[in-house]
Amino acid sequence: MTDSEPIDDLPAALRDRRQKLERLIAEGVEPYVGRFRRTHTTAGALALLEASPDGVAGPVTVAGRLMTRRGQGGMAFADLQDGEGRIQLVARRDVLGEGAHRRFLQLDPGDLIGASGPVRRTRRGEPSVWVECFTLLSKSLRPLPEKWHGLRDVETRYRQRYLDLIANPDVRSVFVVRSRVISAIRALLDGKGFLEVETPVLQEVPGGGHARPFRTYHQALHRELFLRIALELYLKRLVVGGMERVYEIGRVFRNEGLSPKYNPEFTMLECYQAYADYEDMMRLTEEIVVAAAGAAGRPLVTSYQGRSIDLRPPFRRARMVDLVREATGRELAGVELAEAYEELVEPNLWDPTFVVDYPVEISPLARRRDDDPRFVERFELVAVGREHANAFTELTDPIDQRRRFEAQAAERAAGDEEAHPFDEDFLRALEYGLPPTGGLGVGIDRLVMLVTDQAAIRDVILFPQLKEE
RNA sequence: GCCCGCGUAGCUCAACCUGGCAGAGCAGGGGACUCUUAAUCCCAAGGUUCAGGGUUCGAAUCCCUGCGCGGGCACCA
Repeated sequence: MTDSEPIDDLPAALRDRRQKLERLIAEGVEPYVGRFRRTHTTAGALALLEASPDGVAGPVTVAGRLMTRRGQGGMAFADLQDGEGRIQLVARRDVLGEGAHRRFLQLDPGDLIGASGPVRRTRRGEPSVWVECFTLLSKSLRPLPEKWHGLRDVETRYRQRYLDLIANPDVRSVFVVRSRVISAIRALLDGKGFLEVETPVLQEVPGGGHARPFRTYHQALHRELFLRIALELYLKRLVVGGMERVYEIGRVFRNEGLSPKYNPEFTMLECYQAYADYEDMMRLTEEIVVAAAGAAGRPLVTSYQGRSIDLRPPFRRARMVDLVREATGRELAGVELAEAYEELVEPNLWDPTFVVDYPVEISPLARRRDDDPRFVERFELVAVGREHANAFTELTDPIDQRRRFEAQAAERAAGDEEAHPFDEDFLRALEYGLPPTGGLGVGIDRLVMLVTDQAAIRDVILFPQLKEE
């Protein structure tokens, strides 16, 4: 949109508004004002009226986006939407005068305006600001999506999320809840003495998980770097350094395909607690889920996608071997066990379940069980057929850790691009001594999906990736 | 990466199967209306039918290629 763009080439709906803008400027109206003070939000104005004994309140000054307009001769109605809701505006010719009333009728849906007047119900009972004066704050040059059907086109919804937020109020509430869930988790962890930290996004060795990383390049260092796939190894370095309870909520990046359940960048919570083990992490996980549901205003016995679900702790615990035996009748171990579990069991676990006792082969950073070294002290929290959390008693033995890295390196050499990379610096940290530690990772996006009843991850991410590459 | 589906006015959708002047509602323009709230009524306007190529007297429609989006598969411990 520049001056050089010929207005005549624009679609009619846009051209008309552009001409309207030029007319306003010619009349001496500033169409983009620098500041405006409101006395009340729409919700505040409604509350004020609610509290008033005689049915009249104010006057108030509200501001927001004009959504619809209903002309009625000498009287006009409009709906004003702000960050907290909507309120009706009533504009009367005999109050505003001929000129102002005419200017009010010339406003377009989408325009941002401020309006002042008393708050009172109409005869039909609609709480309204009875406009005594109003100001155009920002002229809108594009028509809003259809007022009845809203914005449906999914591509536009995600690419122009601001339109989605204007036209589809439910979308806003999902992201409000997302923010509250994250705040609640921070409050929970802060209250337990955890320290929030930030660790590198650009890493030389993208460890802590099993995924293909994104590659990038640092010009000055002449060095290839990777975007992190997990937070784990840096947070454990901090525990070595004496930060006994740390957590980070941050974006991680995995170079994988897209689906309703996968976005290549997503938000992970990881926390590490010295002198705790994976049993402690289970209890912490339960607290986090309860806090998230509370922040979302959802009861613990609720539903997801039309199917009931019970989020009340304690969550069921089940050994992976037992689950696979139930599903297949077979007694499996190692990678075979994990593959059978993922294919046949995980998609069918609905109510929250701690799946425990993972094979050591697929858990290079977790401590072995004392009673059976083929398995590690690890769990994943599965609900609605998806993994929501992953935790273990951390491996603290640097000799064992080195062997595990070597085993992963062998797999990598054999062509497994996602095998865990060898991290010599992390080993050095372990050699100084990591206290017994429990660690937990939680997929924030999936947790938000669960407590907001959203089916697709891109509905809890404001600007989701739309196409691979 | 593979398979299937979709792409028409600013928005929501018809017309496509079975080729024959591209239509409606909302939004926008003009008019009427002082209690509407999907306001209503009258008038006029609005299109590179995703792009390119092909078949045909004639393509939104049939065919091919590309692009975009969705769904599924693969991948994702």
